[in-house]
Amino acid sequence: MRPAAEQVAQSLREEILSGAIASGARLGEADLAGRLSVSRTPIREALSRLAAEGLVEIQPNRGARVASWSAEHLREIFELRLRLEPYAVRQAVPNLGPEQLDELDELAARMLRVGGPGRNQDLSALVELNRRFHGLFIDAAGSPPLAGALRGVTHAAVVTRNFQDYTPDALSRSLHHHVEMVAAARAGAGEWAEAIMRAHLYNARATMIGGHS
Amino acid sequence: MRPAAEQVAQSLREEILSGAIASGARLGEADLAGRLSVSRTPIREALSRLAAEGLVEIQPNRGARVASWSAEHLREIFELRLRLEPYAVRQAVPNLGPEQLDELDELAARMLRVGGPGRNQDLSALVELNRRFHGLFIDAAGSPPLAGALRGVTHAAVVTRNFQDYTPDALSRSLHHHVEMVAAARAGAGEWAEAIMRAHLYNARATMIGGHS
DNA sequence: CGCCGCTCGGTTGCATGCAATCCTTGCCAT
DNA sequence: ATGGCAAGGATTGCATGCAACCGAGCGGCG
Repeated sequence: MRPAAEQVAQSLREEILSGAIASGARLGEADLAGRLSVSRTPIREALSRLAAEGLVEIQPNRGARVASWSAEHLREIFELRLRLEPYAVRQAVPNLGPEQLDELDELAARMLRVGGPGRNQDLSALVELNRRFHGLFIDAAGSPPLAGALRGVTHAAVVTRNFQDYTPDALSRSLHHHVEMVAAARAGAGEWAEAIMRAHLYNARATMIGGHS
Repeated sequence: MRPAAEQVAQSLREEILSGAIASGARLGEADLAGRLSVSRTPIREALSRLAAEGLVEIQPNRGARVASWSAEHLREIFELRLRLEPYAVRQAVPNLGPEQLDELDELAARMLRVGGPGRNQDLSALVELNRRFHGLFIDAAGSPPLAGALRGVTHAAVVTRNFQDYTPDALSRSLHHHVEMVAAARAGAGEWAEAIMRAHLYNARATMIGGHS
């Protein structure tokens, strides 16, 4: 069996990212310990890690809450992503092997399917697919410091459950950005992929906080 | 009395940054618990936090070691800093009050004194002063996400005990960069400060990993 | 009637004991 | 002699119990 703290962290991560635990909700150690059938020690360990990832906020002697972001924070986060993530994509392109390109293809295609208009549209599924898509590029960049700097920051857009707010047009653009990004990666054109990522982020920022710088 | 875990984290931080604990050294929980007269629990807590800051690396079931960086990592870290820290400085300049400007002046002046050539040159003192100088700008930028992304990354250059490697010329440039940065900040010229910070980082990178991109 | 202080319930923080895992060293077989 | 392996020691990971701290609600005082 795997380390318990890791299990707990993974469970909480999924529950937070999927929205099963509301943003700002209180995370009592005793509660979680009972719910997940472990002692409070690995709970504390897990909360500590999640705090490092920026998913929860810990106030001394006052427990942990699911992190919540203000509009101002979101603006700052996009400013960061715009400075780092296009660069990460450019670095990642030469490192992508065939199997990773296939996986990116798969992810982009599935996002097109579940995100496209129609009755089988499933915006909540998009969250996880999108996370894996961006995460794959970030990991492929092969820079632990870069990955560390970005990891805490990509979660924010997820927790705020962004896809609900996209206009149909903006959502369509976003999904096709993914496809184009994979095409650029397959062509080995790092700068092309970088440019698309930049557009992708501007598009996202515009829908989440309203356009202008 | 303050929370014990925080005390432990602070102690270890200072010992690591000052070089009292060598880079790559093993950090046994029982050892530290005995040395700092607390139980292993706050030790684990502190190590976890320091790992989040990037100062130590924890391998499951194999304990914690002081982080060490390869030349490749250093290159990546400077790539990150070049993308974030000049921006942070520009954002910080409008937020700097008189007392903070005075503190920056003080720090820059003291660095000139202890870093200047002569028998009272004290390179190890530079480490802490430099850390506070850069940290003050980062905090003043007023963006928690930005601060979080940078915090793990500014430590690296410190732990590698960089000032030893500076040529006298490069060190002199670096110290005067600080002074000029404060002058720019006092003039309210964010873009000037940003430009100097960029030069400052290029200068540092050149001495640490040898120039070219 | 309003404000301050106090007690009390609940939660976090810390210490300690035990179980699981890993590294080492010595032995045996090839 | 060398490679594999197993037992021992040491260290990390987890559970549990106790102490310190925080917040809420009530009573007393101005």
